[in-house]
Amino acid sequence: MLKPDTDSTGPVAGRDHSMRVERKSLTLRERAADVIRQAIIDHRLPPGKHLKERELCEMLGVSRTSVREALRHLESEHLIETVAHRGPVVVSLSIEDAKELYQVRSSLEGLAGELFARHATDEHIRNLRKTAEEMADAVARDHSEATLIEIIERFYEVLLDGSQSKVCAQFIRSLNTRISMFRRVGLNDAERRSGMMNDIDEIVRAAEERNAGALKQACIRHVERAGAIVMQQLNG
Amino acid sequence: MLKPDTDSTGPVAGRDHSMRVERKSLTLRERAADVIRQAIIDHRLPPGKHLKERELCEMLGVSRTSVREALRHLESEHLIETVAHRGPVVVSLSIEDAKELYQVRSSLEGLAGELFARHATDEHIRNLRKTAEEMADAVARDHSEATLIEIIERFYEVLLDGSQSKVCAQFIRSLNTRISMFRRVGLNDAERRSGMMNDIDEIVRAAEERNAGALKQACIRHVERAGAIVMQQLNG
DNA sequence: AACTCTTTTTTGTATGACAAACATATCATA
DNA sequence: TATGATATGTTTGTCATACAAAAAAGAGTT
Repeated sequence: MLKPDTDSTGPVAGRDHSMRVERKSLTLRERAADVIRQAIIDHRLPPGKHLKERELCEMLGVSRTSVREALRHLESEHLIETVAHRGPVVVSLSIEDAKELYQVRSSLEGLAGELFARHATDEHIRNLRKTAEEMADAVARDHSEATLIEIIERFYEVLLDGSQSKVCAQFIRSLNTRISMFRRVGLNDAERRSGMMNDIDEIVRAAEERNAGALKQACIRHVERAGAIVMQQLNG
Repeated sequence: MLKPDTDSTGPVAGRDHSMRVERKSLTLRERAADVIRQAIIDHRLPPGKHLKERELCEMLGVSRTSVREALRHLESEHLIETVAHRGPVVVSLSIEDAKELYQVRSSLEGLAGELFARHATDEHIRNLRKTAEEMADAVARDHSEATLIEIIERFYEVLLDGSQSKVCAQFIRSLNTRISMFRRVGLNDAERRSGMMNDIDEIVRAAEERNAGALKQACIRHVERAGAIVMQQLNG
């Protein structure tokens, strides 16, 4: 049931340094979309599940109007597929899809890296290192996968923020939403964690040198490796 | 006013060799979205224009329900921006946006090229050449910009089709929709047309050699040049 | 011109309605 | 039994209507 508007969905603390007042009283339909999206991402609404409007209405406590508008949104995010007169179905991703998603992500993150090297402020670079260190720390202390993922997400936000390309960031975020449908697998054994820290280290170093070519390659390789791990899990 | 359902939006002839029955009776909201999208692309609804729901309803002859669902779709395509309680506004693209869009497109089309070289069938390659020849022909006979654009679009469709990556194709199409908001400029003088034909030629040749690296670079360069032209127009 | 108050417009959301498409259960027949 | 036809119930697609809250536009005052 959606609560009035607790503004719990506010901007992530301390990332936006501008003075703009966040006009963020999300509409009901947006919050509905958020809730459904999250449910899809963590498989509470599993792939292939046929979503019925009435059920969603009850589940969310909002009217069909809002639910349907939310569904249109998720539809263009490719999280659901709608067949006329049959209603929306949670997408199921094939191995082939996973491969394609990672290929595209790799390409785009290469671009993001390149742009970061060229456009990021010194503060962005410091932030990148700081977040990388938090990550190393979390790995060293053997924190949970969830914690790690949260830090990784912050790392990417710094990267995207510093690359100063709204368009690039939009696309990568959209990709990541889709990818997170099967990213649940991957970061539990020590070897992989240290492999990842290697990648991250490479990225931070290239960033500090502002070496666009190197950073681009580091980002590409990082995604390729992450993709390879996921593909392996999906196959095995 | 939207007419019943003429199915004029059928599948492009002879590209799908599978036996699936195309289940394609578009819903009203989808057709509404199509009409609005096209109006935005060719500036009949100019950038910055504040869209009022009632006006759209009358203009399209459909109910608010359908219009609003269509708007949600255009919203996630980044063709309009909605501020709560103010309604949707047609996006206006800054020069910076244009630059970013072309950068991303360049990166993605590089990927598409690479994948084409690796995955396309021989028929795809033949089609690519055939379309390129039509293009050369249209240039030689000095056809209209509209004709040329139509052929170029077909060329891209072949490229995307052959690259066999649904995801990549989705993203590039989405980009192109946005870009076409200012692509109206660009292909009228002879020098540019011959420049473009050079690019195309390079692409076709690399494709025929199935040289992934070369094709990737050719695609990247092509988009970069196209972008440079647009940027020039926007600046001057 | 700048400010406040009022009126009008527009959006966000809910509800009820109904035809058409779909799914399911029921029954008839080869 | 398997097949096909029919009736029944669901769900979607679309519309109309309603109303509170937000925003815009006007009106009047200082």
